[in-house]
Amino acid sequence: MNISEFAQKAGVSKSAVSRYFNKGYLSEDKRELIERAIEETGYAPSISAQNVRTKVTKLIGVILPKLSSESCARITEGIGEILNKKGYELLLVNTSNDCHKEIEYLELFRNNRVDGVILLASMFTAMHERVLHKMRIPVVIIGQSHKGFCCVCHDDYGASYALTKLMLDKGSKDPAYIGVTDEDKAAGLARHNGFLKAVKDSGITISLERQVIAEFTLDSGYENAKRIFAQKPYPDSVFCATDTIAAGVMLYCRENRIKIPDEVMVSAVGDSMVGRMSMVTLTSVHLHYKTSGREAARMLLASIDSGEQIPRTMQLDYEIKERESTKRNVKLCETDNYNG
Amino acid sequence: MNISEFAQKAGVSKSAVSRYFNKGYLSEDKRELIERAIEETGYAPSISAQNVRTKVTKLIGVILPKLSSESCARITEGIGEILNKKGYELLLVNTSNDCHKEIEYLELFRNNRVDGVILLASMFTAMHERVLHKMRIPVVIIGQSHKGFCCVCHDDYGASYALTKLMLDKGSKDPAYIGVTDEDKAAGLARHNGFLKAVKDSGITISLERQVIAEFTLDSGYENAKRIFAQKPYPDSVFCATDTIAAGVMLYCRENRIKIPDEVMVSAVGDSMVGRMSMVTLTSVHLHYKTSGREAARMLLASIDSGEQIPRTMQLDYEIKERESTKRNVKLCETDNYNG
DNA sequence: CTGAAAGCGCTAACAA
DNA sequence: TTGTTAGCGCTTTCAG
Repeated sequence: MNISEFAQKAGVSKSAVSRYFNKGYLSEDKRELIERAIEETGYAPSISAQNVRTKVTKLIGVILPKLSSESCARITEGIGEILNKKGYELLLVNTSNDCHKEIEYLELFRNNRVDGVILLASMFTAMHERVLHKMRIPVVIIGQSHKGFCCVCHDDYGASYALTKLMLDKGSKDPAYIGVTDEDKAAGLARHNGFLKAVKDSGITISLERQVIAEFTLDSGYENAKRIFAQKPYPDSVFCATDTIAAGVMLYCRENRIKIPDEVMVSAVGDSMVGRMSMVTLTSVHLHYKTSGREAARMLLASIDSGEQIPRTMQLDYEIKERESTKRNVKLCETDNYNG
Repeated sequence: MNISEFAQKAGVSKSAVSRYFNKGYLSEDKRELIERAIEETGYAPSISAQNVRTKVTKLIGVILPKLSSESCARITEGIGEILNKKGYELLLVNTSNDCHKEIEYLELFRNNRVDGVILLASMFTAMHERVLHKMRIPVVIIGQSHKGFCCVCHDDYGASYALTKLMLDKGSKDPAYIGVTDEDKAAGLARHNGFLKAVKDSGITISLERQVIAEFTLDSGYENAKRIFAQKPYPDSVFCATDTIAAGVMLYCRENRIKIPDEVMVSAVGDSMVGRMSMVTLTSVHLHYKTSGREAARMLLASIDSGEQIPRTMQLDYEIKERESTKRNVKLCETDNYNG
C-alpha cells in the first residue's frame, strides 16, 4: 500500500497524509480520518522513499572490530541507548579486526546509507585519515584520539600508569608487561607507555625480555605467561593490557602453583566480568566503556543536528578496582622468587 | 552527485550507468568509461533510491534482548558472518529484555525497512504470534520453537537433562535448581523441565524449596545461593540455568567456605568464559550459539531468495564440558587467596 | 547492445 | 488549512 492508495481509502489527499506523519498543519477531522484508516490498514510510509526526498535515513553506522568482546558490547550498548531514544537505529558492521574492512565500510557509508558513523578504531593509519577526510557525513571515533576529528577516548595511558604504580607501591621491584601490538594505539601503545613511564618514574630499569606482546585472547595470555615465568628469576608483578590476557596469566599461575598476589601480583585493564569471577579476583581498571558509547552518540547527534562538525576530543576518566590479585599482606624477600 | 550528473560526466547514458551497477548488457567501451569516471568522482548509487524501485534494502533486522551478554553477542556474530558475506548488513535493535519493544520493532520492520528479520526471542506471547503472522517479510526466530514459523533452537531440555544426570551419576542425592522465569520458554521452562525429568528418572523426589528462580545476573545467583544454603541440610548439587548465575553461586560458596565439588557440585548452561576462569572451573554445556546465528542467517537467506517461507525448526546439538565443579575425587590446587 | 521515458512512494513548494 | 504538482535518484520496459 502506498500513500496515494491510502489517502484515497482514508478520504483525504496525499499531502494530508504526509502532513500527518510529519507534524504539519492538519485539522482534527482529517487527523481522525487518517488515524482510523491506519488502524484498518496498518499503513506506514516507506522509509526509503522518504529518504530519497529528505536525505535522512535515521540510521547510524557503527563499525566495530568484534562484537563478542565485553568492551565492544558495552560501548555499543551505550551508543544504542542514546540513539534509539532519538529515533535512530544502528547499522552494525563487524570488521573482525581487519582494518582494511574499516576503510571499506567507511566508503560504503559515505553514500547516504547512513546519517552518521561511529567508528570503534583500533588503529589509525594514513588510509584512515584520507578516507575520513572524504566523508561527507559526521563521524565520531571511539578509542583513538586524532587531531581534526571528533573523538571519545579512554585514558589508557593514565590508567596504565596508575595501575602499574599501584603494584610498584605495593613492593614490586621487578615488573613484567604483557601487552598487545603497539599498532593498536590505545590498547597497545598507550598502555605500554603508561606502564613504562610508571616503571621509569620509580627508578627501575626493565629489560625487553620482561615485555611481551600477546593476542587479545585468554590462550595467548596463557602462552605468554609461560614465556615470562620461564625466565629466572621470574617477575614479581605482571601488568596485562587486557583482562582476558590476565585471565590466561592467572590460569597459568594456578596450574603451576605460582601464588597470586604473594609471589606475583597481576593487574589489567578493562574491569570485565571475568576479572571479578576468576579464582583470584583481578585488580583492574574501569574505563567507562558504556559511557564512551553514550558520549560518542551524543557528540554525533550534535554534529548531525547542527550540520557542522567541530573537531574535539573527549577524554574519559578511569577508576581503579583493586581486588585480590594485588592485595599483598606480606612482603616477601626478593630471593624468594626463584622458580624451582 | 546523482546518476544523471555522473552519466554526463562519464559520457554515457543513465541507463548505461544503471546497467553497470546491475550487471546488465554493456559494451567494454562504456564499462571502461564508467570505471574511469568512478575513480575520478567516487560516485556510488543511492541505496534508498534503488530501494524505492526494487524493494530491496539489503538490510536484515536483528532484534535482541541485550547486547552485552556473551550468548547474544555470539549469536549476532554468527549472523553477521553469513549475512555480510552475501552483501547484507545488520540493523540491530536492542529491546533491553522488554518484550513490548520486541513487538514494536517487529512492526517497525514490517514496512520495507528491511528484507528480513531475525528475532532472538526470550518469550512467545499471543501478541508475538499475531504480529509475526502479519509480517510480510521472512522472519527467523532463534531460541524459541513455535509451530508455523522458522526457528533455530538450542536443545535446552536435552542439555539440562544430561547435565543434571551427570551430577546425579556422580553421587548427588539431593539436588537443587536455580533457574530463571518459566516465561522464558528456553532458558527458563525447558531447562527447568530437563532438570526435573532427570531428577525424576533417577527416583529422587525434590521439594519446591529446592527450586528457586533468579534473575540473569551474578548478584541474583549469589542472593539465591544464600537462600538455598540457608536450608538445613543444604543440597549436594546445584544446577544453574546460566553460567552467570552459577558464578554468583560459586562466589557465595567461596565466601562461605563451602567446598566445590566436594560438598556441593555446581553446573550450568552456556559455556561462557566466566565458567572457564572462575575459581573452580565450571562444568557447563555448550549450546553452539554462534552456529545458531549462522544457521538462522542461512535459513533467512533461503526464504528471501526463494520468496517463500516454509516453516520448520532446526534443533542444534549440545556438548557437555566437564570441569572441576563436578569433578569429585579431583584434588584442587590451593590458591588460598581468601581475602581476610 | 543502447537511450528515452515512465514510474517507484514520498515531500514540499505553491497557489488556492 | 488544504490539494496540486514537480521532482528526489534510481530501474526497467520499450523501441530502436
